[in-house]
Amino acid sequence: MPATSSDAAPTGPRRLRRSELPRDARELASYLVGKTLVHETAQGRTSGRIVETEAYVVGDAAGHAFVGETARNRSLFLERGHAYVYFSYGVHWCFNVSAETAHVGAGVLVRALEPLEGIELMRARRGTDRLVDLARGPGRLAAAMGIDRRLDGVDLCRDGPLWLGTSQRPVGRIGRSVRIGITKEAQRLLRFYERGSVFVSGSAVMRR
DNA sequence: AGTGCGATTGACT
DNA sequence: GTCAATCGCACTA
Repeated sequence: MPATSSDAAPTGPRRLRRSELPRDARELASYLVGKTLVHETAQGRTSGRIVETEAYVVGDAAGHAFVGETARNRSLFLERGHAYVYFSYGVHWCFNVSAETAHVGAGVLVRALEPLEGIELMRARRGTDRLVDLARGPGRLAAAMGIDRRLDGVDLCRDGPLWLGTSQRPVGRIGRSVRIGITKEAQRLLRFYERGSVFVSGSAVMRR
């Protein structure tokens, strides 16, 4: 068991209310850096500090919502604060937070976490020991947190196993860059990350 | 019904 | 640095 279980830490994160979340995808992406992501399962509880996000804004050709609402992307059209989980490259799951109001498609991809709780469980799920690699990158993050299709569409702001929590310590300076791995709208500065964090994905220059 | 490719990762030269 | 893995989706016809 990790030393940071909830009974040892009287002041754990508090679940964020929907009213606290900025509606705008870009503002939400920046806001989420430093916040906590928590998943409670029968296997145990895992949590991490969000250190990297990307905004996929309204009308964004790089966003999954661009083609209009479909069976796959319907969660992006839910009111802000819902999970959109999609299957990437036939291999990995990726976790997003829906943004904007209902029926408007936009969201924030959560790309990397600094592991906080349940680190041994994360290691078991990921099959690696390296702390910095447990949730560095969206596919790894979902694997470490045990996030898959079952969580697509869940409300992160109501009682449930997956939720967003308050920041556990002050947020460092937030850097901004182009988004990773896209070809459309590639010049837009819609990636946000905690500067200097070793838990941010990409090359070293992307962490500065 | 068939096709092309993607908001990735890990293994390999 | 390059590249295969592996699937579902959106699009064409």
